[in-house]
Amino acid sequence: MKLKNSYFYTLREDAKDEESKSGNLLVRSGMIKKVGAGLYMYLPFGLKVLDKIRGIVKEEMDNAGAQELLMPSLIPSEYYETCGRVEAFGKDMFNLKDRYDKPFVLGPTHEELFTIAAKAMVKSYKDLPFTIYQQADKFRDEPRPRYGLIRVREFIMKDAYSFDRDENSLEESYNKMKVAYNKIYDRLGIDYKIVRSDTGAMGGSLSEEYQAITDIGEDVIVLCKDCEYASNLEVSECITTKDDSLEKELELVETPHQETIEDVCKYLNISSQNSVKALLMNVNEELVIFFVRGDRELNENKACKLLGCKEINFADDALIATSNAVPGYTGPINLNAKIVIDREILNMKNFCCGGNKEGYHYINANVKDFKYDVVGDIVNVVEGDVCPNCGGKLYFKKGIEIGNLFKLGTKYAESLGLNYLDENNNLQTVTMGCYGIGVGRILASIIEQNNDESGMILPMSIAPFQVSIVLIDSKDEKQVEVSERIYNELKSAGIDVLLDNRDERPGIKFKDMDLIGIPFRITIGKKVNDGIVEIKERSSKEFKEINENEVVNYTIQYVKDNLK
RNA sequence: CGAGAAGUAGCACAGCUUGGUAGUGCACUUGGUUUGGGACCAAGGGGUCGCAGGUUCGAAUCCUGUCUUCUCGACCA
Repeated sequence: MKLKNSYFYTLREDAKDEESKSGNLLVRSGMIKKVGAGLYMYLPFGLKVLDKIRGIVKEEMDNAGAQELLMPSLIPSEYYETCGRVEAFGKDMFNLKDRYDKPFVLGPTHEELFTIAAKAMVKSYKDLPFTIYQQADKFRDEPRPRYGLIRVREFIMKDAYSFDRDENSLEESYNKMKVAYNKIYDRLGIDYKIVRSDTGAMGGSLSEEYQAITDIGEDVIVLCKDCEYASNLEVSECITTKDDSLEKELELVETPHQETIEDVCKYLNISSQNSVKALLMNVNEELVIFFVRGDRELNENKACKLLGCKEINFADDALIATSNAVPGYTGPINLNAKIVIDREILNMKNFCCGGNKEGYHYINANVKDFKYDVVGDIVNVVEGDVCPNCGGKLYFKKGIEIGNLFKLGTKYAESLGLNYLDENNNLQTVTMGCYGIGVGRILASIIEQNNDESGMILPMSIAPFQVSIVLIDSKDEKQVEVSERIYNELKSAGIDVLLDNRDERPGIKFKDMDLIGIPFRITIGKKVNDGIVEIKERSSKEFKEINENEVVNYTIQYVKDNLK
């Protein structure tokens, strides 16, 4: 493509309404433009990059034997009612009505329609397994869109669904997808981790996430210094060691006006690791009091699973009044409410906890001193905790979820009646898996991971162009002639090349080519009269001079070497 | 949804406290000088000051309401 008379602009200054690096660079490079919170237009250069990402995804999905199809985004609500997902999604789903007042939604995900598509063709075990997918828009009414393309309300997602006769067969389909995913993310040049995660509103058993490691990530990834352990904080198991000290005598001590755990520990001169704090919560309108080690956080996700509830909120005063709990001084001893303790407490000795009496705490409390209703792993791990896999030390990184793999099981197939006849003429339920990739998030993540003060540094596989040619003086006949010739030769060799033939000063052209991240640049200037042109990699500061007769072959080889 | 900030030319901003002809830089147009990392000089074009009410002789400026965007939180496959 030639730049003169094409749709292309860049901005010199940061956009004031984009805080993230990637959002800013995407806007400044003229690749995207904001339409509203979490809504963007993809302009020609942005779409070109997006198409390259989609192309890689499609290639690897097809290679893995999946078949592409396309679902509508506008879907009658009834499809989502069948599996109870109107409730599961709640306000996250865009609802609208047609002229006859019939309710519709903009699809936030497509399990139901894919199941119905499968139902149309599956009759016998001979029809299984297979995997189908699409790359299409998803809509979610996010409470707070942010970080450019990372959390948006309309986004392109590749979603694939596998259909198998049983768990064993699903295992194979799942692994095939995992192999394809690894290839995709490797080709895209992303720094990522595969982590264990929660199955959340999707339902199902096993789930793994692909997390792009970046500082603006919204998920906390738990990693081990000594092994390959990787897990989302939401589900990361908390391992603790037993304290073998002798149990001391329980003692009630005065702690006037010490209502936070930090204050109490400071006042009594003990470590917060040797204290137990109470969280007074509302679970289905019942007061439930959770006890965790003083310096730990309750993991709501784990707690919900343990209790089999959907959400946990703080209890209000009326609910607290149904017990003898004294906020600020709540402890498990002689407490008349439902008590859930973190299993770590079983390993603790001689700890401090609330006295259930204004201004008093117990010290030297032990598990034998109180009763509890439920025990389980209900806290977040912290850095330095023990790795559940190898016993090493855990540390954290932040990540952006750019893909996931779910073993769905039979949840949707059962609700929607997706069955097949086995060899013995018995009706069986199909077992499903689902596999997502956030295409826009990939773009944002790559930019978050690859940028410098001049702009984005894109990998050959997705840069809007593989090579740029900067024509220094568009009025110099020799320079024009050589740059046109090199451009045409590269183009006919299948290189995606951009010729900057605008009537601009060289500095502007260099800045723009750097900003949009084109990995390789050829500069045609005065020295072309001596048969010399200049080449430069975006990722390096060095310039090289090369004979104009060699530059085409050199460039073709360079592109080949850098294209995964 | 709670807390905070912001909305003035295509972009980034000043002006508002103390009401009185709407400004600066970049971008754009024309002419000239330049020409290897966002040039310089000169002359121009471009605005319902987010929107709606109110106060006032007079509102970008003061008051009320409302919409939008961003940040932190809540929330989140």
